[in-house]
Amino acid sequence: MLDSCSPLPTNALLRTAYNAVSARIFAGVKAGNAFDDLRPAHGNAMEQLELEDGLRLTEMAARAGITVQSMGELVDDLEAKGYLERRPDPKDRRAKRIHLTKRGRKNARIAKQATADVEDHLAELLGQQRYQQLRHCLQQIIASDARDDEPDAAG
Amino acid sequence: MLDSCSPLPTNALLRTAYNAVSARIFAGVKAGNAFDDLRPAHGNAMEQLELEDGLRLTEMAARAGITVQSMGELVDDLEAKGYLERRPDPKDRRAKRIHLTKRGRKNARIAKQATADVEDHLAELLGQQRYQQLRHCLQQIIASDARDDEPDAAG
DNA sequence: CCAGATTATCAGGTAGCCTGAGGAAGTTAC
DNA sequence: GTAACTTCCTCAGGCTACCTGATAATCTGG
Repeated sequence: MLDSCSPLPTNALLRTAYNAVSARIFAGVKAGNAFDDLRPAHGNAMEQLELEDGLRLTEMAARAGITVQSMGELVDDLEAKGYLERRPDPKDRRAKRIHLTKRGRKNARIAKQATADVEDHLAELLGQQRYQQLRHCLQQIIASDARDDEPDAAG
Repeated sequence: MLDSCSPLPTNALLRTAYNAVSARIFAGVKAGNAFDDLRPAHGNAMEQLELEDGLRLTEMAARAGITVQSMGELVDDLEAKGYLERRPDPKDRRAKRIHLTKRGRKNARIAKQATADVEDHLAELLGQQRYQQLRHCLQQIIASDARDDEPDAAG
């Protein structure tokens, strides 16, 4: 009913495609896990800890590009649900190190797998070559924008 | 700082690219207009009315894929700011027709132009062929997902 | 010890969505 | 013509995922 009236701007295509892909990943997590007390926003925190356990809140917030307070909320939530725990940093008594629990590690592994599965799905759907080209185009768009924002973001 | 540690999932690329493109469109609108009392979410309502003036709230919500109540809030906001107005439908006294004001029409025109400019920018950045392929891939992803959701969505 | 930065937390706010309830007006069946 | 259902809109309240501001505890440097 919607898409037959006018060509959608690329903008809208990106948004819709993102929603579709995200939903698919999220469904994969739930299917492999039945943990339906987690929401997409939690994924960011979980992923980071899987890559590097024992991070500080500040560090996690910086990596995710959100405020310390926002990340604090996510971590509160995840802690209450048993996915991770705060432990005092022995070397800095201001800080707390955030660690995955066993339950959290299991979930993180499943999430990673679900993401990988969806990547495979996309590669099959589009074919390897188009899939890689899609990724390349997206990266180009992102890079072009970053260049506009901060012309001397030396990396 | 983030993107140098591991290949981002396509998921994340889509999200970031969407944000980049949206921000660019939005910046274009503001540059041509200096109406900074509008936020991205309002764009959806405005675009629709530019294509077809005098729509009903219900219709607009359906097209945007959000609830009537949510669209109602956007319309409230836009009406308060003078971009559009509700007029009673003479043929159906339950309904109200939503019309762009002069100010609203001006804004909608600028928004449309900004969107078109960004499409041009993308086409230049990627080249016509890749640009078209990108759009095609995104549409394929979206279509694939829709098929999963509602296998017999007869149109 | 004091100044200033850093780490985390508490309190409160906003945008953009949502569900639920309900009134007014149109439509259909009898 | 009236009861029953549907459609269109609005009001009230709630949720997620963010935000800013303020504050307490701790570390670092002079």
